[in-house]
Amino acid sequence: MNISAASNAAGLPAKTVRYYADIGLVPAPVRSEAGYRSYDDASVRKLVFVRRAREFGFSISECRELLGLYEDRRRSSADVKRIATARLEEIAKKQRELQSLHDELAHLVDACRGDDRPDCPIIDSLGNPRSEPRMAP
Amino acid sequence: MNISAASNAAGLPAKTVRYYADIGLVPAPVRSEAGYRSYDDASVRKLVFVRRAREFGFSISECRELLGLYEDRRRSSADVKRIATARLEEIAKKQRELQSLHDELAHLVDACRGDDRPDCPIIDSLGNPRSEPRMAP
DNA sequence: ATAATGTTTCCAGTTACTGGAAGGTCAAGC
DNA sequence: GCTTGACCTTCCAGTAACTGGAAACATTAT
Repeated sequence: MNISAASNAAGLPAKTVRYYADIGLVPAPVRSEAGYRSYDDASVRKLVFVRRAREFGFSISECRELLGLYEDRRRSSADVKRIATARLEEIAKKQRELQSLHDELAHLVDACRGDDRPDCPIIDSLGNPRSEPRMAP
Repeated sequence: MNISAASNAAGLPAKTVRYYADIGLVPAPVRSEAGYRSYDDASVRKLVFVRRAREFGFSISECRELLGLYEDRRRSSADVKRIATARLEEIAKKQRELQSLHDELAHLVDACRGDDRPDCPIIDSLGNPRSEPRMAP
């Protein structure tokens, strides 16, 4: 399998596949006589593993750790669960942050007439975070 | 005001304050005789504006655009609302993605015993995304 | 034989900073 | 007057995780 076949099978751009071997995340593939990278199913499975883990938001270094566990027939599931649980908590935290961001911004968008006049609570709020949009006197 | 006073007032690291002037996001401050950057309240207000906008997830280039609107006494609120609404939609999309990520990962963490045995649905799922964790035969 | 496509390496750029080194400045204390 | 320490300067490099592009070689199709 050349790199484009492998990258199709793995669901990753070829550039990324090369990159993952460059940084040593996955082993460097064997080469054809002409120097072309040659992939087998096991390599593709590892690439898929990495892609999925990345989609879950695991960092490259977490992927490294997970790949190590993936390949270690004797690892405990507790090791894996620990990493995944930490990641889960990060996701939940990010969700809470996004929620308050969303609420605050939605409030401002609602308050903005969106017409051709210059008054705009969004801009006002960015410049004067403590002041509420001013009321009619 | 020297840079650390300004950066305190703006709630940004001094490095970042310098950086924002370097990339032309905010105007370069005047300098003292010795070459120290000197800030006034108006500069600090702009820095606060940028910090807030960044906290809302606006990119630097969006901040550039918003700052332009902030400084333009004749802009329409519609221009601002357009940018903010687009950003709001991005936030909502990100929220939906995070939600499904969270659900999927939480499901896997629940399914993992987390003991010292090697069987682990999390790892299995990463390697074989289509196969459900295997049942007792 | 030639053209189109696939592959290689390498270098640079992206985003938004952050860290650190080497050196100049300022205010306080002795 | 001198030292100490805090503060400031510039510049270079690095981060994460790729992505884009150029120049050159290989393979395949016509």
